[in-house]
Amino acid sequence: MVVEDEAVGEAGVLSRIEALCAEKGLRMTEPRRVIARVLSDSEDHPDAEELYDRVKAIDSSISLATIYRTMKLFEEMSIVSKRDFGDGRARYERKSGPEDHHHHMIDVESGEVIEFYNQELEDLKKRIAHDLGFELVDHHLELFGVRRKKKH
Amino acid sequence: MVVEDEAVGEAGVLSRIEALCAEKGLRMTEPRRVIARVLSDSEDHPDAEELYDRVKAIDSSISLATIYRTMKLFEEMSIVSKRDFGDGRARYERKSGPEDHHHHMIDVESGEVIEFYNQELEDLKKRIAHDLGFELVDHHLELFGVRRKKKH
DNA sequence: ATAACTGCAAAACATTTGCTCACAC
DNA sequence: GTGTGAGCAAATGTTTTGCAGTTAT
Repeated sequence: MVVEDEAVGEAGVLSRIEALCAEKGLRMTEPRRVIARVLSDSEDHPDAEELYDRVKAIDSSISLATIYRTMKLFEEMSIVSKRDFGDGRARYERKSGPEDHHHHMIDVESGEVIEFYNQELEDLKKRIAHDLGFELVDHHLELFGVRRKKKH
Repeated sequence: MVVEDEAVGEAGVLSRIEALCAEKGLRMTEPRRVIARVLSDSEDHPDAEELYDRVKAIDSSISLATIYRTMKLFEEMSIVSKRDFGDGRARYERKSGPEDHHHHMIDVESGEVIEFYNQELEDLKKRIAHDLGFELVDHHLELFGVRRKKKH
């Protein structure tokens, strides 16, 4: 059932991408298919170079420029989110829908990234934006911390 | 009295920088003095190039490399905060103390930046980090939004 | 057919660094 | 005097782009 779930998930992502591309008059090409597959198989937050390596393992003819171009495209189509963890490069993560919205807690010592979701936080952010006279369209939130030492 | 406050404020910032430099065995040079002055006169969130322009207006011999080196130094000394508003470059803002901690609401249509502070948010972030087993050392939060249209 | 897409290499940016000289202490 | 800091220019790392050829529709 787990396998089935994953299979459905991938098919879902691919067909959603295909639908969105068609809708916008864009082509479903081999590079885009491969990149979409790599994204749906990735549970982490790869940067462009890491995506490039994973994509090359499947089709070595795909270029880094295409990774960047496709990430920009997928971002506009709300298929991926671009993240910034404070090192100089952009990270990308698949965005299946509003239901898997989350934030990141980054261990500044190990670089480890923990994802979390907090409804209270969501409500508060929306309220703050509203109070300032804004409709919230996006937000960045990253917490940086060190693992708390147990008191002996 | 407002004028007096500002005068005290600026002097405070400058001497604080000088004190911190001395404390760390660093030298108070002309470039550092000029950059400190520009920072304390800046109410906005300039990037390196903008700082460079403002600094050059006072002393044209100061180089961009020195802006970067000094920003890194001042960041380590907790004199400035480095911010990322999603365009590719770092922004800097003076940090007078923990009391003027705040976040940013960015108008995605005009690029306007509104600063805000919310105690509830501070508490919540600390609690989230704590629940995840972390001691919060830093955080990034930016809200992106569009001005809400009044319902006629 | 033909417009969108790609790879490649070069360009564009922001930022960092090596080197030599200058200056604060 | 001595080591820290500066300017300059070259290097770096990431992301973008021009161009000429390729491919999906």
